[in-house]
This record gives sequence, structure tokens and C-alpha cells, in this order.
Amino acid sequence: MTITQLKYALAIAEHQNFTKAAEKCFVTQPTLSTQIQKLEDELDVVIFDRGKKPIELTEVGRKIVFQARNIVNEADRIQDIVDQQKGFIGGEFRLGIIPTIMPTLLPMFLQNFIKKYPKVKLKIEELTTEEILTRISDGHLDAAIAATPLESDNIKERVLYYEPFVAYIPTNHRLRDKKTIEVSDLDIDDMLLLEDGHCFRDGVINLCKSFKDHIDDSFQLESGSIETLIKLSNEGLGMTLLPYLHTLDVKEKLNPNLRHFNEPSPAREVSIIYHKSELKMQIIDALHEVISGIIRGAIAFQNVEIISPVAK
Amino acid sequence: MTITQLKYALAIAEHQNFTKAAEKCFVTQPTLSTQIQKLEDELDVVIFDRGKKPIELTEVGRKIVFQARNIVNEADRIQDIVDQQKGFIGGEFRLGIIPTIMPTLLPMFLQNFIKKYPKVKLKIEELTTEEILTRISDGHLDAAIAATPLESDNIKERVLYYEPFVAYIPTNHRLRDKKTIEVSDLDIDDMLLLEDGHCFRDGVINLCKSFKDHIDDSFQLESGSIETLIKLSNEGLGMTLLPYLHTLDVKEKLNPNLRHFNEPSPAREVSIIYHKSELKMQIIDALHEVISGIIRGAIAFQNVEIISPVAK
DNA sequence: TTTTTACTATAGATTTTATTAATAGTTTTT
DNA sequence: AAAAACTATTAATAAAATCTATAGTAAAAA
Repeated sequence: MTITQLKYALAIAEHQNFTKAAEKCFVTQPTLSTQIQKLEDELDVVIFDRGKKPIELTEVGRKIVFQARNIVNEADRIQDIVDQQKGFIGGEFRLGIIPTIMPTLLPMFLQNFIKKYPKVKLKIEELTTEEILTRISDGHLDAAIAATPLESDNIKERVLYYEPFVAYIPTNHRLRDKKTIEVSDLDIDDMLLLEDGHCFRDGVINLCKSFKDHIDDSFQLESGSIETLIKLSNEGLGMTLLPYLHTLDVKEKLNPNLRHFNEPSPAREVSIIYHKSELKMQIIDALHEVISGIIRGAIAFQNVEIISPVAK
Repeated sequence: MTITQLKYALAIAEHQNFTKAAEKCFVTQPTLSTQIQKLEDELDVVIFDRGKKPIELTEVGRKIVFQARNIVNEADRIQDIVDQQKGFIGGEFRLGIIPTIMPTLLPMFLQNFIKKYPKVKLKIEELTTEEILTRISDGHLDAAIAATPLESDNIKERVLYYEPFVAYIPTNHRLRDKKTIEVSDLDIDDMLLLEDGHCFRDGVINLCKSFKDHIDDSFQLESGSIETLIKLSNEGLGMTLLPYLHTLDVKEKLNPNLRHFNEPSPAREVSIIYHKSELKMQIIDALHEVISGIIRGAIAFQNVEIISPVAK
């Protein structure tokens, strides 16, 4: 049994196809066929059920592949140890970011980060929290930036910053004349929300629920982006809430529409999250340092109350 | 990097000597030399400091070897998974047993176990609790039978049975006329103890301390075996305490010297302990099943109070 | 110091293993 | 029934692991 064979098995399990897996492993398909056969012979079990199309794992196969993942992960850490020793921070790093953080945070730190750590090849993907959790667990992402706390097994969180919610109130809205607003002023019924799947939507719902026991789930207006939310609001279709960093992007002439909450302001906790195995921890540390450094200049400390990003 | 190379590195780290390590790996010494060089070249770090005699690990080397241990352990579990699948219970299994359990428990279950699981090659060693903990941690033991709770990191415990303490009271002793005795009757000063390093000694001391705040540490009579303890007691040098299973061995004519405690009787908890990685868990399960089955017939259930085996 | 001892490293030959291109077999889809 | 989409097999080749023999080196003994 070799680490290479285990990597081949992982690739086949993932792609359910010898030919595709072979490509991903940069070898030919017969190599995989023979190496997997050798592995199966040595262990004297069948790992893949080639009878089914697409190929399936046998019951033992599933267990073996799960363990193979562990072994390969542990093996990868040897390189981590060496990198740490040499002070080398580099290599490919796959980072997931949720949609409501991506457009504002990314431009703030990216230049800075790649300048400071030019050897890190960042591969950034916009993903929902749910997708992120799956991909961190199965090793397809090295880390992600998301709203927390998530309290998910296998995943560790490290807070980057607290981002207050800011109300966006169009002209003629009932709250328009208030200089600052209260959570108790909010009414879910005239609130524009992001569509399902966004955790910022769940955060806003949790916030509104905190002052209203039961709310009906029949929201009328929903949107896929915060930009659209602002436009809909400008059309007089209701107020909305924005994460603080988004308000820095709001055009100057629309600034009068913004209302901050009285302290403690509701806020979301934004963290870098990663697998509990703490692989590539040097790069995670580096990201944490750069991002929280940048944010320190962008969000003044204030008294906040954290709103859970998880639908309840 | 191959699993084989990592195993070689582990062997060299353990024996601090290429030649000996090569023997243990059943290859020649040049094989180790070249393979370790290849590993060092690939990682571009020096793992072993060959300047020192005996050979030493470099700082990174230590970290790499530590991680290599993890990888090799995880790799070994593949065979575990396969064995489990096949219902195969076999292979070498290294079991440690503390001295005060070894002579009574071993003959009770050994025949039974090797009959039921003939493919398991049990290698049993008598070791102190301290030695056991080290060897389970470094992978030299697969499991051990010891008095618990130990609350040691990395190690899991699974209770086998509770073994009451029984007093052995020679003729002319002040407690001789009592039919049953109390913990409060005990006096550390006329108690014969095992010599230092035995956890049963520590258990007895903890028990006596429970009714006497401070005791001086100048015990006069100590012995290396419970057999000798009984003989010393017969000489009139004091009473002693025996683990219940030892009383089954006491010659019939000496039986009148035994006194049981009133319930709840002080007792030691005896467990099978193993590394938290749960390697070879099927064999551990098998041992647990056989031993607790045997004990069920030997120790009648009674109300006990567990005495810690750890010196405080 | 010199010699011996006890190692590890290196060289070259040999065996074993991994990989490939070409192609034969399957099974599924059309 | 034919085509498509796979995986398995074969035989050749490249790469590697391992061996024997021996050189090199540092500590221990004389």
C-alpha cells in the first residue's frame, strides 16, 4: 500500500470514473487500473464496484476511502511542517467566501495579501455557507470566510471582525426621520431580503424575530444581490439592511438613506473557518493577520450584539 | 515520500542507529541510508543529525518523525478496516498488565481467549502503570490492563470489573475478632505495603488517607509481591490488604485470616486501556468480552467505592 | 598517537515496481 | 445492431528499491 495508490483511490471515488481520475492524477488510465488492482489484491478486498455505472464504492471501499483521506491529509502535513520550518508561505490555497462578504472584503485585502505573500496561489470561490462546510470537510477548500458562529463539527473558527448591520431607509419610509434606529423599529413585513440560501438573509430574519415571536414566511420581495436590494428599496418597495462594509460602496448621493443602529448595534461575526486538522495553518494565520489588519482601519470598534447567521 | 520511507525514519529515530533499524525493518543498512537521503532530498530538510553519536533527530526531524508516526498509524488502520470487514480477529497484539493483576487475572482468561481467538498472537508483558502509559503513547503496546481511572490524555479506558479490597489480618492483630471491617479501622502504620511504583500501593495509601489527613511517608515494611506481603503478615508484622482475586489463591488454611469490608467496600476499578486512535479495536473488544465474561462468574456484584490508583 | 571498532555513505548490479501505448473486453446508450 | 464510453490486459520501458561489496568517518581502545 502506497500513498500514491491511496491518492488514486480518492480520485476515482471522487470522479466515479477511472479515466477522468487518471487525468486529474496526471497518469494514464491503465496506471490507475493496475494500481487499484494491486491495492485490492494486497488488502484482499474489492474497493470499487465496477459493475455499476457510474462506478460505486463497495461498503468496505467507502470505509477505506474515508481512511485514505485521513492518511493523505496527514501525509500532506509533512510538507506543512517543512514549510513552517523554512518560514515558507506558499503553494496553492483554496479559499471560499460567502456572497455577501465577497464583493466588499475581497478588494480590500487581496492586493495587499498577494503583495505580502506572492508565493501563495490563492484560488477564491464564491460559495454559500452550506457549500463551504461540505467542501472544507471533504478537503476541497483549505479555508473560507463566512458569518459565524456555525458550531459545526470538524471545523474551527477564528473571528476576523464584527460587521454592524446598517439600515437603508428610502424616502417616504416611516422610519425616514429617525437619526438612528432601534432593533424594535424593524418590521419583517416591509423588509427587503436576499433570496433563500444567503446566510445574511437568515441573520436579518433572526434579528426581526427577536422582537416578534412568530412571523409568516411569505416574504414578497427577494433579491440575489445587495446591489439589487438597494435599487428595489429606492423604488419605494421597503427598507433593507446592509452589512456595514457595503455602505462604504453606496453612492454618495444615496448616503442620506443610511441609518445606523443605536448601540449595541446588531452585527454579524465574520470569521475565517478551516478544517480542525489545521492543515496549511501558516497561510490561514497570514490571511487572518492581513484581513484583521485591514479591517481595523475600516470598522471602528463599537458595542455590538452578534446575530446568528443560521436559520432556526 | 512513501509510507515505507516514513517507517524507516521511525525505526531509525527509535534505535538511533541505521544498522539496527535496518535489521528491524528486514532490509540492509544501505537501503535505509539511501531511502532516508531520498526523503531528505525530496523535503529538502535534514531529518537526522549524523554528526552526533548516537544519531539524533534535528528539530524539524523530530516534528517530521512525530507526524510520520501519525501517518503510519492511520495507514495501519486500513488493515484494521479490512480485518473488521472479514470478521478476522488476528495478528500480533501487545498487551501490558500491571504486576498486581497479572498473576491472578491472566490464568483466568488466557486459555479461554486463545481458544476463542486462535489467530491472535498475544504478547503479554508485566509493566507498571507508568511504563504502560509511555508504551501505549509511543505505539509499543496495543493495549493494557491496569487500575483506573488514570485520566491520561491520548488514552481511553474501558472498565472490565471492580475488584474489592480484602483485609488480611493475622492472628493476634487488634482487628482479628471483627467479622467484617470498616475503612475507618485501617491504620497506615500497621499496614504492610507493596514497594514504590505499584499502583496498588498508592490505592491503599489513598484509602488510609481518606480517614487520616496527614500520614508520614516512612513506612517500614514493604515488599515487591503480594505473596510476600501475606508471608510477612503471617510473621505478625502487621495486616495488609489484598485485591479480591488474590484471595481466591490464598491457601485454605489461611482463609480464616481474610476479612471483607462492609459495603460499600473499597475497590479498585480495573480497565482495559488503549490509545485514543482505537487501533486494533476488534481485538480490544474481544479481550473485553472474554475478560468481563470470566469475571462475571468470579466477582459477585456488590456495592463498591472506587479508590484512585494514582499517588496524590 | 595509532589502531581498532562501530558505524554510515557510496557504487554498481539486480530485482522489483510503476508507467505507458496499444488494444482487447465490457457494458450502456443510441 | 452499432456506436460510444468505459475498464482490463499485454508487453515494453522507465523508474525505483534493494542488494552486495566496499569506501569513508568518527569515536573508542590500545
